[in-house]
Amino acid sequence: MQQLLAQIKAYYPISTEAENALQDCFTKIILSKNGYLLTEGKICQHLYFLEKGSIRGFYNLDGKEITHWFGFEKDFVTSFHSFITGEATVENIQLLEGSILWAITKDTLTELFNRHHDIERLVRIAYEKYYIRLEERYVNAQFKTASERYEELISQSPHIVERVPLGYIASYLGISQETLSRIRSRL
Amino acid sequence: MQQLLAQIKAYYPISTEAENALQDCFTKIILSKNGYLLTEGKICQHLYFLEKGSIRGFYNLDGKEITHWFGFEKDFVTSFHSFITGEATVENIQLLEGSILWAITKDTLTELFNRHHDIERLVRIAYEKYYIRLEERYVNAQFKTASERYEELISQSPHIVERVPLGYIASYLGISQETLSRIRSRL
DNA sequence: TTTGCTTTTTGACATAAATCAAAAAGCAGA
DNA sequence: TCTGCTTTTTGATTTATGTCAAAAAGCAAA
Repeated sequence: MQQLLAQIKAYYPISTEAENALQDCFTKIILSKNGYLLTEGKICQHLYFLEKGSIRGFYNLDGKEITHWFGFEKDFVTSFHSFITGEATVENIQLLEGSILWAITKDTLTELFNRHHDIERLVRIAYEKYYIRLEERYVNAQFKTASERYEELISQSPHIVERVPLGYIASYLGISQETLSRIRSRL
Repeated sequence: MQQLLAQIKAYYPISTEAENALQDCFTKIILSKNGYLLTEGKICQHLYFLEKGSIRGFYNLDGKEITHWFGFEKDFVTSFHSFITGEATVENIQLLEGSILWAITKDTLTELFNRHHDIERLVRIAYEKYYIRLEERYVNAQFKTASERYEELISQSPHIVERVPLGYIASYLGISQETLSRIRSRL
């Protein structure tokens, strides 16, 4: 919980009342390796803060799993699309390691927005940061060869390369596992 | 200006005071075909609303132009990254047709946030929508073949295919112009 | 209609990456 | 240490797409 509050305040300074209100609204969750936080077809009602562990989001396309993001310590994670729109998600969220998370529901968050202007501002700023990360990722995806994309990943997100199995990274980069293995042996 | 206000209210209902405040803060801009709204290296201080015309954002990678978004009537456009972070942009924004735009500066917008809670909420919601669009685009980019990506573009954004020169669409899809031409002749 | 410029198409060839299949390496539990 | 399971690597082949070059088509102004 300390880590959660520290991370929140790093995004945007908030009042003590807002801080106290937030403390009461998060619930602790402990999950084990390979467990699912969310599966395809469900409506995602929660935003999660990942205190410890790692996690991935993936969806199925033509019978193949496409990993499209990873989460690590101090990240806020959710099925953004479903959480925002209230539609059923196409996404699965799976633990890569045993993990500790804190959860808040969308309804609770909406109530907080109404009571605390500074929490709404915090979230607006958090969205900006999320948006920029996704955009950077998108730009990276335009690198011509798979090899360039992988090298870019190593320099920009070494923690992913270090902590995530090769197969998931290949799916994240949009290439086959065999190709990634060959790229790696060449470097 | 009517179109701008109508579009804003379609995102999120705001008070009459907020609406009046907004009216005073936008400046009209008229630009001709192929002109630039923003070039690489500048700091982007404005958010624009596109009343009429079309526009693209692109950056240079290894001496090649990568088009990464298009804007049309009723879109808000800017170099998001630079606008949010205050860093110099890597992006160029170019008019595809003669266009009419409305501009607001970041400083003015920040002042509005402080004076009108509902404008901050409007922007938070606008960010959510932007994020979702970028995410959908990203998911589309993972489609296996260039041909699938193009067909997906036709069904999801037919206006792009109708109004934008082939070369820019190819760059947007991350394929060569020749490949897109061949794909099109096959369909 | 002719001219000149831009955009799109076509052709020949080179190459990156996918696929299918199997071997090797890594690793946890008995 | 051996066993069985998972992950990674290697090999052979096929396919999609890039690149370079040139022709064709489209289009606006004289």
